[in-house]
Amino acid sequence: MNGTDHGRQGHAVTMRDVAKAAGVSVATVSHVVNNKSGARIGEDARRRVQEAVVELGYRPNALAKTLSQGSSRFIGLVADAIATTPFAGQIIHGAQDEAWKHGYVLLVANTEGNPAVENDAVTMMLEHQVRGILYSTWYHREIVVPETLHQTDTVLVNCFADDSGLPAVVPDEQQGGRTATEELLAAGHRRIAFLNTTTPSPAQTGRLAGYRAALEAAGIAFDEHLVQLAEPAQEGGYDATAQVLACGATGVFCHNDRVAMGLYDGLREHGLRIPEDVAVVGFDNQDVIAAHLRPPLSTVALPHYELGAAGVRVLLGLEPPVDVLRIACPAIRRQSV
Amino acid sequence: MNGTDHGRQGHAVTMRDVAKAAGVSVATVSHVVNNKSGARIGEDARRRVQEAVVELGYRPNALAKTLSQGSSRFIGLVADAIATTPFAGQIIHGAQDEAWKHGYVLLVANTEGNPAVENDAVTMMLEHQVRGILYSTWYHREIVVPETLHQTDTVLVNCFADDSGLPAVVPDEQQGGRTATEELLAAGHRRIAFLNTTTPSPAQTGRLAGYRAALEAAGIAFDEHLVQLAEPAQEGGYDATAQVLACGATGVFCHNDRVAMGLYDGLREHGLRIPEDVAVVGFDNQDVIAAHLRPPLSTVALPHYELGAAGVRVLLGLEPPVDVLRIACPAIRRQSV
DNA sequence: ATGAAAGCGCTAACAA
DNA sequence: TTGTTAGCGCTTTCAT
Repeated sequence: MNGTDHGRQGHAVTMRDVAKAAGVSVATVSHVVNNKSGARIGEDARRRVQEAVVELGYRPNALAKTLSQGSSRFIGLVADAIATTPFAGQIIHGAQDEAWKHGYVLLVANTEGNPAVENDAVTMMLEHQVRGILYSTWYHREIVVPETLHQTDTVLVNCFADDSGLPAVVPDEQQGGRTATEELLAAGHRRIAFLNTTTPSPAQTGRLAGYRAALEAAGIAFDEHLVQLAEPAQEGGYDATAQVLACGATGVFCHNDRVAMGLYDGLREHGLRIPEDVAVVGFDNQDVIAAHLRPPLSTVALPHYELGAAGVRVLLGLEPPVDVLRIACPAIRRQSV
Repeated sequence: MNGTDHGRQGHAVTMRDVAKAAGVSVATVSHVVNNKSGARIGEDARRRVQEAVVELGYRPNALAKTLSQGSSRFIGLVADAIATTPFAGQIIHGAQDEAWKHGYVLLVANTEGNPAVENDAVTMMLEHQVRGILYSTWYHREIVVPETLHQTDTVLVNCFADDSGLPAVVPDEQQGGRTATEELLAAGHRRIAFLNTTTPSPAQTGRLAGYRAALEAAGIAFDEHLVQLAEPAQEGGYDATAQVLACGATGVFCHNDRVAMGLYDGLREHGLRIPEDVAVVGFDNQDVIAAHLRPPLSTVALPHYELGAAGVRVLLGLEPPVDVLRIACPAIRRQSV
């Protein structure tokens, strides 16, 4: 209804209105509103403007501003799976915090991996004059870059495309694998199994390399019988229980938390206790699981938040330029080791 | 560089460029680009324009367009927890699909529940002239509406504020509770426990009401010993195992999937099989858990996607106006019943 | 059927 | 210190 129509639909208050009310020109209003340094404004003109601003409930029109400035304050973020895991959400969160910090706002589009939607999303962003685009995936992988992405500055987040010439920000899988293994090593384990994923991926090779590196650094010979493969979900971990046990490991590094969850079930069926009989470490730090298993799972976190934040930093040129920026995966200690 | 500087940084192609190239006026270009009905354009002028468009790689400037039209094509979505659960992601997904369908794009802001951030987010959206705002929470609850939200059209998604006058779209908890119970009833169970949450909430009361309604409809007397309380997480379900067993139930409806997961553990420790000895149904349909427990969990889904979609529909006035729109929670059958 | 021109709300020289 | 003015890219009457 009516009354204080604070800016609502009914014709917005513009700078002109403020100028009129304050008895100054729009240029003056612009200057005080934006706190332009190098603009000498009389104390009292400034005051009058400020008063008029609150009085009228003036709110700058960001669109008009970017139009006249030429450069926009948008950063586009296209994600392939906002809806299915919390991972993309963390990337968004990190990207947004960092973007805001620099006066940018995020335009996000969820494509669920559909190339047509992806194209629409990029087009939409381009039409909105985004400063650049963050193209992200929910799990670390190599991608082929959609052609349209080359029409603006883009940085790949949690994915990469080797000779695309596009900068990428990804988790440091190798360091992560090494960290996970070291958790077990530190607890005194010498015979450590690695339940790796069956899926070829940077995670598969990187974590394995990290596992080997940790072993080597600890002076333990690599034993190929200790690395086994499992589908990267609960079922995989559960099904692998017998083999894991068969190789005589006292600690097992699981490719991810879900596999660890499955393994928990398997171990329990064998009457084994965690960590007394077998120590387990996961990967991902997927909260719903890791923090609430019995016992709570020690794991290594995927730095999604940081990935998003670093992504905008490289987009904005705030990060020393490199082809691929690797972000560390920190250990999260709970009670399974 | 051969002429294909497709848009990139270097001065974007504008309508003027297209007009010049096609030998027509910008007005004409505008008309053909927007396919304006009621604009008589000569067959061949139209063709020349279209050619020039692709030739130059013209891309409309959405910001300039909204500025001149007055109305923007943005819908703001503020969420309190994109980063922690996949729930918010599904709301975003639904909202975005529906928004796009109507030519709108989503401006999303993640506040992680921080009121200051929330305020900034709304301000930012207002400055971007959003058509309206969807204010969403990751779990269904009553909220107090941030003052700023009244400055534009807003609809509450997955939350409500009784006398705020704002329309709300929420899951139909009661129907959901009834559905869950009916799954057990249909499998022949007569003595059904309800492991409700300890947290006062629409879910707590709504699902309980649904449980009672289902029982009543089946001609089964309500027995208060059958409803027990548990913290809404794995630990809660696990800890409640003994009491649940003590009341002689053959089927149990858990307040959510996480509780069900904990109960699985407890039941297993008692040497009980699911569903042979005890049938279990959850709520939420949280994929990481429900689909991968052993046996996979039958549950009731929270309609997050639909919540988001319906939210934009009511915002756009495409839905018959009601104070609160309740969205159904469908049963998801797996193997725990 | 097509074009000229006046805005949309704001910024940025440049004057005054 | 402050005001004038010319755009930014596009839409939209209103002429022609």
